[in-house]
Amino acid sequence: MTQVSFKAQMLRAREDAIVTAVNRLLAEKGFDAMTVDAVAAEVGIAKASLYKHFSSKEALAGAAMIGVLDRAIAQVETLQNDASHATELDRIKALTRWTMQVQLAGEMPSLPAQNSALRAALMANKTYLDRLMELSDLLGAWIVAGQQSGSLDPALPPEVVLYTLFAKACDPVLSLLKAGGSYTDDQIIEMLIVTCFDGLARQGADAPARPR
Amino acid sequence: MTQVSFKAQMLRAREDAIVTAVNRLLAEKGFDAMTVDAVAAEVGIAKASLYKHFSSKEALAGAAMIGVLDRAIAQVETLQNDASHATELDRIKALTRWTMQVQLAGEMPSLPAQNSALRAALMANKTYLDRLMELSDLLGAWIVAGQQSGSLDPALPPEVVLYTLFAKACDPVLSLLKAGGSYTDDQIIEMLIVTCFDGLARQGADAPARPR
DNA sequence: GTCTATATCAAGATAGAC
DNA sequence: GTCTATCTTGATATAGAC
Repeated sequence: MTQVSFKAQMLRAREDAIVTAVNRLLAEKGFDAMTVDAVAAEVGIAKASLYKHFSSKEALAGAAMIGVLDRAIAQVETLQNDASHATELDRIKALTRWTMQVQLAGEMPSLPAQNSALRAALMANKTYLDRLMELSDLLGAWIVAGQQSGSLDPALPPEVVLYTLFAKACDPVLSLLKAGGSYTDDQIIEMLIVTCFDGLARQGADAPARPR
Repeated sequence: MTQVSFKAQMLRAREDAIVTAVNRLLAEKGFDAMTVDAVAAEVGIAKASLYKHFSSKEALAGAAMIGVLDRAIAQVETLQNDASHATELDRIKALTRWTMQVQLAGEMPSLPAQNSALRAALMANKTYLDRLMELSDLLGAWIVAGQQSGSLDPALPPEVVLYTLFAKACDPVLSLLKAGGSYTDDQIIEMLIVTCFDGLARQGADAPARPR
């Protein structure tokens, strides 16, 4: 019994190591530029061994995406129980900060929006879809509550807010500013929080008739 | 003389046809998924003939990018002379709308942020860099003026505003909403204008101490 | 389940005739 | 400058021994 459990633990540890390597390489190079050879090299095993664990390159990417979705869901649940965030807007901002921190840490896998083989594989991955739905539901509830309590713009369809938040996870502005080197990570994050939630216009400069 | 001029015109027309095909394929599939074979097929010539006009796949992408930058610069100049836009914010919004219309029309080439071979080729392309700089300067002047006249948030570094506007040209939220099918193109554009310039938060919901 | 070695193939680029 | 045919390479995936 312990023997079986030990072997299962080893298997799990190995697959975790693979997913971690995939995650890092996806963040650094993106899906297309990531090669299975590089994954194998980083894990320190032969490429053929990789294919005993995951059936394709797309499956590797799917496992990495599930991992980051799990982390995000855990973060949502942590923030849910954190009394220091008074409004839904505070919680959503905190989650967005976390997302950008992950990105700056080089741990946010980036997938091309247009690769159809990858897209097809993800849409066939039940676990991935399940996690994506779970996170969307959690966030959707925050968004609706925030709109009702008046901290989020109620004129926007929740869908639009949700997509905008997801898009922040791969915002190219972040890496551009990081590459520029003029600002610290925290400064970059706070500026992008402002542009995301308050916009580029000066508050009050437009929509002057809007009720307060 | 006329014979030479005629041949030059033919050459120009052919290269325009190539760039148009490249632009469309880059918008539809992205750089990595676009094959040189597909470009040749769409233009209706042999692949080897393509290489008589452009030395590499990266050069093709560079030509397409120059084309879209030229269109953007022309649009800026049109808006510059348009009296119906009172403030810089109005002009910047109009340009952003135009950018999103190009995207929805399937004419915005999309390049991966992380392909290093492509990036190296673009950074070595003098014409591309020249146009990019020209557009950045034009927009930068609008941004600074907008901040001084109070229509744009003066607390943001102009660089951050500029990058944010460039990023709108490949905003994945646009294609997500388009794919959803629930909104017209105009509705999508107007919602994204709101999120970009006014943010997701309800106006006045945060930064309560901000002077008006 | 891990390895070495290899099959297979897609795609960028070129040779050489016209 | 256009074509057909071919070269070359890099990368996914697999065969088969241990």
